[in-house]
Amino acid sequence: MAKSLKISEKNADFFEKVFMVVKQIPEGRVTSYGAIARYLGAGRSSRMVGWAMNVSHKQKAAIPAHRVVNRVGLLTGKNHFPTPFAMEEALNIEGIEIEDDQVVDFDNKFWDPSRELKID
DNA sequence: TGGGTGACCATAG
DNA sequence: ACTATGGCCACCC
Repeated sequence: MAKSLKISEKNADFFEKVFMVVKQIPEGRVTSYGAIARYLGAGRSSRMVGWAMNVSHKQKAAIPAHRVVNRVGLLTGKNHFPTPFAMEEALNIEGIEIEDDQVVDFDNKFWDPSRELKID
């Protein structure tokens, strides 16, 4: 279970970029940890993106972490939200249906930052 | 210092 | 199709 979750200065830069991308995710769309990692040039270190989400709750700016799922559209991070229902509900509000902890019509809702987001 | 863990992903058998 | 394994790299004990 997560406990202290402190951020080293070195990673702060990476986390910041992750948050930036996540904040750009349009409503009603979702993306995956790996997609973000690739977009940031982090290669296969998609776990770090997950870790970034883990610490995102302590950021001042609201991070729509509920729009980030794993590569098959599974809500793997739901257990890390305040309540296990928060993620699913937030997505539901945005018009994304969840069935058995999975995003319905994931392929259509998927938003690839490296393809649709241009670097500022 | 070193081993285990993790909101993951890709590849191999 | 499914399981196993390696890679990734920061964090914790």
